Amino acid sequence: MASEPRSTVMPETGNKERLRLWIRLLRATHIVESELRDRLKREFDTTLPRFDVLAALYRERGGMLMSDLSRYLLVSNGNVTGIVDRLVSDGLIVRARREGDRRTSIVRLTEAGVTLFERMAQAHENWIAELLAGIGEDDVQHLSGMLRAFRSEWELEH
Amino acid sequence: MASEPRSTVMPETGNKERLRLWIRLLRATHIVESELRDRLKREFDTTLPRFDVLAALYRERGGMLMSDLSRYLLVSNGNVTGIVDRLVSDGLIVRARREGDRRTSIVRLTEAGVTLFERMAQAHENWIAELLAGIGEDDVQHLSGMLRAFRSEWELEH
DNA sequence: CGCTGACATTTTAAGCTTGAAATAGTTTTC
DNA sequence: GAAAACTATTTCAAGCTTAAAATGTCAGCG
Repeated sequence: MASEPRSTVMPETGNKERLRLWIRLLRATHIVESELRDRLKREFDTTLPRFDVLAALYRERGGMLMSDLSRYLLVSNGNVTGIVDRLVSDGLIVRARREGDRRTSIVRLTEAGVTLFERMAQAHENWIAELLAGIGEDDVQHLSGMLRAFRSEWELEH
Repeated sequence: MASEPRSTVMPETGNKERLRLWIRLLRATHIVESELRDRLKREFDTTLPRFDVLAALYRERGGMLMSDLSRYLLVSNGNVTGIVDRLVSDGLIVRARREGDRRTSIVRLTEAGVTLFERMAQAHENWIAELLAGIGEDDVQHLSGMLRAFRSEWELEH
């Protein structure tokens, strides 16, 4: 490991290193993501955004508001509308009107949705295990902890 | 740090941990990416894909083929066409016909493109430094090395 | 020369994504 | 209880993204 000399008067230490880290992080996730996209398409004829919505609804079996969904998935409101529309017309989820507040509608998996998602989730977990197999057990723990910290820090500030 | 008992007969060790790591990785990059998107929009009225294309062309000042560009950026061929079209009509890059092979065209930054990109790159570097400030110097090195390894492994296999 | 196959790029159709505007319903305030 | 403010969702326009088909070009071979 080559290491650069550490000047005690260097301002903005590690800017370049953080930039490089970011670029590598982006590339790695991009690689894995597009492999997942491929496999979801080939094996289940579906897409990553659809999978993400189903996964969120599987976690919250009682259903979610559209706004919960978009907040949880970190995507815009309008985005979710389209994906949900398509999943509804495929019979995987339903929109239920809600008593008391007619603005909101609760979105929930159907039986078919649950069944299909369970198959996909199992495959997905195996794919991830395979694709991330190169990362050692210790690194997995270390990294995972780091990223959890990163996220909670972010959420504190925002 | 709670650690789970390590059975010597447990198959597929760490599947769930790797899945969790993947989800956290995705969330972290998503958070940073959308912050970058926002700032690029606000400060430079541009988008991340445009920035990525400019960055690639800045690295390869002599210009790149469309296919080089899409391979380097890990996106489809047709995708690059659209982004390049728009950058050309904004005067930031040019398509130069090439002697000897009329199939290919070399894409290169214009003066205006270089100037603008240098401003954006400086801001971008600072944003990254700020957004990743929570990651300690040692972790940056460690992670960066891991990701480099991940990528070269991937490229060996593909 | 004229075919064939490979290559570089663009086009197309469908879906994803965003931010902003529009719609509709609810709550607050006076 | 009407007006104003707020909330949840959809619609819209523009751009991004992909995979697959179409176009145009080159290189080799008989």
